Amino acid sequence: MKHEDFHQHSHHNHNDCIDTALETAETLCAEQGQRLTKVRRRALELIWESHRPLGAYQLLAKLAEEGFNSAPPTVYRALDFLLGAGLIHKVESMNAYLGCAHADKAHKGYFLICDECHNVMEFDYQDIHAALIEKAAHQGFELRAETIELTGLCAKCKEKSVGASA
Amino acid sequence: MKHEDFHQHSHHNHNDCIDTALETAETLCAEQGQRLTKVRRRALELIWESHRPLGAYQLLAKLAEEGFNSAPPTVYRALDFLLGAGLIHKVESMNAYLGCAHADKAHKGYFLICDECHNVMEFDYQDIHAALIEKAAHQGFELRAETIELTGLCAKCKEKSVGASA
DNA sequence: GTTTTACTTGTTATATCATAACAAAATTCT
DNA sequence: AGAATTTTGTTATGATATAACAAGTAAAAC
Ligand SMILES: [Zn+2]
Ligand SMILES: [Zn+2]
Ligand SMILES: [Zn+2]
Ligand SMILES: [Zn+2]
Repeated sequence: MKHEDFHQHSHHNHNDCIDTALETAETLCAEQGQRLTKVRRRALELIWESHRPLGAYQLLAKLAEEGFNSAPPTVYRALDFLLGAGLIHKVESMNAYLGCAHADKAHKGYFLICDECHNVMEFDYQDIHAALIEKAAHQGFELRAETIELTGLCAKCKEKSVGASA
Repeated sequence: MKHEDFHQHSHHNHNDCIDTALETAETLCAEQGQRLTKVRRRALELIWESHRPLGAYQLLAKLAEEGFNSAPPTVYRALDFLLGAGLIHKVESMNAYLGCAHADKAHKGYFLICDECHNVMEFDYQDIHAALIEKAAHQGFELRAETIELTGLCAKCKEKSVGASA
């Protein structure tokens, strides 16, 4: 079972996801001589707890509740750190941030975003990645980063809408 | 010569691009019983004149200079109309708007964005579109919209940087 | 183990992007 | 002309993000 399919399933113990993600984060930061400070660690945890993309100010509010400083730079600094370390992704079309379950492998974040329930699934697609690099190179363009965000209707919501109209 | 290659070439007469785009816009709106009013038309023209993605407030400033109302809703309404008619695209990762040279054909906007010069090239890639639809469908996901924004170094800027280091 | 250095956080202010709500005007339809 | 629809004007506010500089903290050098 792939992680994305796993996440689609509603009854998994999401705490395991969080624990794994945090452990990976600790390891990666240690390896790279980066400091996963309290606020950065807690920000990452909160992003994972939400289980769907979290806006910067939503995150800031949660941090503030816990006694962290409540000014915007606090949260944007934490987000910048986590983005830089590859521990989270930004979903550009939502201005929101999402934990990455494959932070240990450098990769681009490709997303399926449901218009209805706003769940986001990250997917990995090497074929498309290769095709994009080639396509860009063909125009003399050196690819550095990709924003691939697909919106539509997820399997669950599609079922529901069929049920409703029947 | 494809349009995107054409646009990469610095000596083309961009006025022709603008004229063509505006004619297409007139035709499309007429066909669909949509009204390309003064402010909408001028907004489209200004977006094309900039020749790279234009922010909403940059556009608003230009419109205001010409005597149009200078409050944000003016520009966002024009942008909404133009987006809805498929005459422009929004580049999500830049929060900026770009004229579409293929407004007559329904399509998704795929972009190559240069980190250095901030020029944006729209490209068309049916192979990728098909692969994405299939990939999404495979997970039970019904695809409605795509945000495909690739950043990196364009051919020109790559040349320059090679020249500088030599 | 104290000084130096680099990094991290606090704080205030401001920039940038976008929409809500309702009134007035213009256009189209009957 | 009168009614309905669409577009625009206007004021206010919400949402997202960064600049700039001071204060604190941890790591490195000595
Ligand atoms: Zn990821
Ligand atoms: Zn859904
Ligand atoms: Zn286009
Ligand atoms: Zn360039």
